[in-house]
Amino acid sequence: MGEPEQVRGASVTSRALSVLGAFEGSSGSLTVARIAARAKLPLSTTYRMVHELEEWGGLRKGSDGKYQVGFRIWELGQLAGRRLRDRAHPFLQDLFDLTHENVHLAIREGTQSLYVDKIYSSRKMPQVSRIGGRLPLHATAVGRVLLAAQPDWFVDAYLQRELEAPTAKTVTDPRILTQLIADVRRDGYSITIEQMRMNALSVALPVVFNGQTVSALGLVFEAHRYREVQRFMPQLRGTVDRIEFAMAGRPLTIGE
Amino acid sequence: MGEPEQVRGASVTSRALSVLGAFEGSSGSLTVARIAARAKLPLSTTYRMVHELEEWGGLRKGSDGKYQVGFRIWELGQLAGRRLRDRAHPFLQDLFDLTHENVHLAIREGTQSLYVDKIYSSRKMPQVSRIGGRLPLHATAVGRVLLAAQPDWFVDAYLQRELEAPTAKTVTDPRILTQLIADVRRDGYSITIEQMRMNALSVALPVVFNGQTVSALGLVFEAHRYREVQRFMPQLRGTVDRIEFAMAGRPLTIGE
DNA sequence: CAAACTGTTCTCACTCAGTGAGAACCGCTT
DNA sequence: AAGCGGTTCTCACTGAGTGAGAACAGTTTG
Repeated sequence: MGEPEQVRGASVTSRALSVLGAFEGSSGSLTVARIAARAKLPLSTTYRMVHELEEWGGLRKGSDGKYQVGFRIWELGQLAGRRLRDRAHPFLQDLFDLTHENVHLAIREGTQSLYVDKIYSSRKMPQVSRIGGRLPLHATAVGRVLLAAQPDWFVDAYLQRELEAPTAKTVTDPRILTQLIADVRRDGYSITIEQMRMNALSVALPVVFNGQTVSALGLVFEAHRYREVQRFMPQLRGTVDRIEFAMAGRPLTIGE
Repeated sequence: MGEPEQVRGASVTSRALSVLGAFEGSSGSLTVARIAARAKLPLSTTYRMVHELEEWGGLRKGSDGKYQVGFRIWELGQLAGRRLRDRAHPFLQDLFDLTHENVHLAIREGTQSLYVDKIYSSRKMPQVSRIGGRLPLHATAVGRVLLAAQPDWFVDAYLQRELEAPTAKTVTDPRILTQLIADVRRDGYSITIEQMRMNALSVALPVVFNGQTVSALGLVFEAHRYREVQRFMPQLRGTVDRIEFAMAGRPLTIGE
């Protein structure tokens, strides 16, 4: 009939999670009605859910009556992937001190790279990637490093799909990309020029732990400065070494 | 009988949230059995919940079979208080570049300060506060600034309780603290010495938006360098000004 | 200023999804 | 081979969740 949508088998928990999921994408604040629409739930159900989540601290009602994600979720989120983020962070900061270029650390989540940490100052605000943000795997240096770490069947399947082209220069031809991925595997690093944004260049290296590429460390700066890549490479290499060493060690910080 | 515990009126949603809440405090990974114990839920119920959360991406099963908070929660959390964190961050980094001392930004959550951002490198690892961590309001400079912004009834109620003393020097006498809070209100800043950790000094200023203290900006360094406070003060002041200005403006970054 | 919207809050009888005791199972240690 | 700590799954019972809809509130419109 065209309107069952949020069909059946929807467990209470999944409904509650749908409410939270409604905030993904369209950030900022939402009215109960809009949450209901995005979560594809009846208004009264949404209303109840929202209140329960609010009471718990998962949602927060703004002064305008709209709801936002609450700090309790944020706090909980800080526990995710803590080992990697905690161990890596100080060295990312060291690298920034050295280079004063945008530094980032990303992991793979499905078919995208997820930016888990990022260092930047007010001089060079990030343009496309943000902490907690996602970008496609084929159009950034960190993405290609993460893609290159996957088995062939994954890479092939990834490249088989319709690939987005954020700039006019973005490579989307599967055959060329296959070659580029092979290069990344051989060289142990990736350099992309104007693939995600014009006038931007990025370099990235894999961070390996227990024989697995767990994340990618990258640097982004203006494309015309491509000659400086060689200057940054040893610093990137050194940073990765330190992160990998720190990952292996026992905890140094307080609390677990 | 002595064993009702997780009595009644427990909604399904609240149970699911209890499962997530089980990860608060004892970070790292938990077995299903331990989650059940912490959440005070029957094992089979917990089992079901955990699976549903895992499927959604809220929990992640590690290679050791234990569960951890998943990145989906982390991503969601990035939406909480985004305005403040996004606008303030670049200026915190600028301040760090200038001073190379630990910089932090905290908000008040209940009777504690919650550290929402923090800049540090490998040279000076944070000792007590961590991003996503909480500390009492009376024992840090940021905490006192946040406390001073509250109405008298709140301050009085807060000071009436049993106050923890992390160091031998921590002031817990309500009368002295009342005076110190008055000083903070008069001066517009707070300086605490060895209140949270020996050999540590912290300075903090309030960040005001729409006439409300929304957070506190702080700097921490070694107690014996207390003379340098005056050197840092104008830099702190300038950073706060820039944050407040940025908070007022329209979004500069992508995606509202 | 009434009518038409858009959104919020709440009620209530029905019923289906959630429940949790318990059994089976799986690796370990001793 | 018995014990232990953990996981996974089943199933009959029932009360918690459901959602249509009514009442209400605020704001836009002709």
